[in-house]
Amino acid sequence: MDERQALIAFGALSQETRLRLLRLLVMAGPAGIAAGSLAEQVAVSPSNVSFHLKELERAGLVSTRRDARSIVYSAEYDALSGLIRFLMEDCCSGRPEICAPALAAPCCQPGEGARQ
Amino acid sequence: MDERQALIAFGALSQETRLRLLRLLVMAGPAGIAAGSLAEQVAVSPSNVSFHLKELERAGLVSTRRDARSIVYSAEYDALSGLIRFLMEDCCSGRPEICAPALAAPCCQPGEGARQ
DNA sequence: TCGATATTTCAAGGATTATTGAAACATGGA
DNA sequence: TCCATGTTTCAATAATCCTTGAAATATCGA
Repeated sequence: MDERQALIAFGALSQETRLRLLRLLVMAGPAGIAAGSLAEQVAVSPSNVSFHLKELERAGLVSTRRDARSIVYSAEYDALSGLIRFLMEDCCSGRPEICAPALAAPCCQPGEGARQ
Repeated sequence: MDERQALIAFGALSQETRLRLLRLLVMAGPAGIAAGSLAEQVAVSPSNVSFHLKELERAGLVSTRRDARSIVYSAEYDALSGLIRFLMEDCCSGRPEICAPALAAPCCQPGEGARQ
């Protein structure tokens, strides 16, 4: 994840509808979710969801595939981890002792469940 | 870090000048850097730097103190770690096996140095 | 108090981003 | 082929964000 891509990704995450879309896709896993279903779940018009999904795609955070009439979106886990690493490097750069403790909190444990 | 604050923080990080400012402040540590010095280092006008610093402050990512005529900014490490955790929870929610490996890469090691 | 320094605030303008609804495109089934 | 379905694209408007320079505020030293 280079800086240019990180800037775009941060912008993508700074909008409520997009954050909700990404959460749904992360939880859905590789199976993904069709655009129409996403529009229903976030209660936003199809064209507006399409706009936001394109922004997430530009940020590299989601990818698409066609399945019959539907277009199925799925989260790009590598991009998300890349973004986390980008943030960690900025946070820890030169001062690992300060942010490391906060990261020691339990995370990435199976069964932890999602934030609502 | 709640969702509302995370949205603001992502927005704050999605702008190049602000990301540069934050990096400088992270590297500077608790000593912080005065506004004027920051303006010089990022080569932006004082009033523009002030605008961006206020945005970082609104996001909770920096704090200020007055030192004589200067106003000294410093990074809020807790907010930064909180944002990282927010992202990790979204990323790993329900699917820890997917993003955990990426986070196992070496980070937070003393002497790792900053990204340029 | 006065002037110099350090920074912020404000208003105006330009640039980008978000929302909306209509139209276009692609797919699959009758 | 024709129609229904699922999705995107487009144009227009609204909203938000960024930049700029001038004016205001606060501090310090003479």
